Amino acid sequence: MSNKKQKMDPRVMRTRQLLRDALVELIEERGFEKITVQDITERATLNRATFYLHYSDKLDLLYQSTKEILNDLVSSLNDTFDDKLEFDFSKDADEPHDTFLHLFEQISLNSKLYKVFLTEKDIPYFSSGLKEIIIDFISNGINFTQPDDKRLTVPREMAVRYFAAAFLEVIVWWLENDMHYSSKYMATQLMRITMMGPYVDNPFGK
Amino acid sequence: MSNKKQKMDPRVMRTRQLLRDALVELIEERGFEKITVQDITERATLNRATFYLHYSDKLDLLYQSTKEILNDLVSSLNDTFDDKLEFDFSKDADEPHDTFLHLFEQISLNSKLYKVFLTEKDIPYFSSGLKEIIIDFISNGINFTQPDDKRLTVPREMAVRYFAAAFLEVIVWWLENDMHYSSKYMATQLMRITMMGPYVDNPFGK
DNA sequence: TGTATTTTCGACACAATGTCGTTAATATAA
DNA sequence: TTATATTAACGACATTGTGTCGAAAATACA
Repeated sequence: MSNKKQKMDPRVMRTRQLLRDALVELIEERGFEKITVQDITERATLNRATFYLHYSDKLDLLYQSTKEILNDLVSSLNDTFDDKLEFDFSKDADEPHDTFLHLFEQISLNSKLYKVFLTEKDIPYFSSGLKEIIIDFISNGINFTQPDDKRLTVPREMAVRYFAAAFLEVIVWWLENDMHYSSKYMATQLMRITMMGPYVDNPFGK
Repeated sequence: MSNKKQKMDPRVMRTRQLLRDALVELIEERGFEKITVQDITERATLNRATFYLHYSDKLDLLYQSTKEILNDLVSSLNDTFDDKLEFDFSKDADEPHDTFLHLFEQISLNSKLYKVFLTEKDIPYFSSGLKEIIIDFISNGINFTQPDDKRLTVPREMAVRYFAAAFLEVIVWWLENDMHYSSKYMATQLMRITMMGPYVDNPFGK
């Protein structure tokens, strides 16, 4: 979590947490478009004027919450990258890389918020923000594994976007299924399909 | 296009077209959240009351427009599928399948609307609707190529979602780059990365 | 306990919504 | 072309939500 919160007035922490929780609840119930600031403060059992002491409008609340959650994810991923700088993809495809595993595990720590923000249709910022993070993630991997553009099958940027979106979608699918599968299982499957493609008998002998 | 429009009062067609064009313009300029019904009718040079004769609110306008555009895409894709029922993926990876090609060509016919609706951060319905279409597209391909679950590297539904999101992202990337590449080039690259993976020298011998 | 900060409360002007009834413009069929 | 039906324009209205105030109450913290 963000360590800035420790020097904060507990009333402020409580208020912001109540507002964020109310936002997530209401989005789940009605969708972001159909929520008013009045609804949010009512659900949070706070006065409407209090809302404006912290956020300028409901988009701002969504945006600030998004930023905090995603910053936490990035710090956590960076820690893992530092530990595991060797990107050894030449091992067994059935043993997930630690960074893959870590990604799923971090998300499961905040699964309620991730699920609502990623699966509701009209949530700005969050999906795109998470996609940016995954784009960096993929870039690191591809740049390390193959720095030579000529040995890529398609333009580098296209490959990065392709896999980033695919990864994000697998995460969304996992959340929609209420994380029926373990993080390790998901990370393994993601490795498999990325490295081996969809078919056990690859029609292309390559 | 939707053939229903032919029996329509031309005033109604004109009004709805003006409203849709104004919506697309304003989303491009300010984003969907920051637009009011007043803004839309003003840009469309229509009275605000006229808006409510056709749509209940701006979300409804967006939703109806989305439905019409995507229905056109689906009909057009279905025609192509009927022509090319054989899904022969065992040919050369550098010759794009006609269905791939057709997908890009159809989108380029409405590229302005597709670009705005797909790349602006806060447009509900459209991306998810197009993704559903591509999910069907991918499902057909994978089901035909490999009906046996045991010969897939990962669960079928996961594979479908994985590739659908990847395809959609490549389309978005193409539009963001103002279609600098041809439809045929894009279809070819998409075939290549999907069938061969990112690396010319695949680290996994399969 | 005393002081600072935060929250509450009631009130306000303002903007946008959704709905009227009436009038004007346009489409379509006889 | 003319008659009739449909649609759009216009002005007005009550309603809802917004964003901001100052003063008072509640809470934090030193």
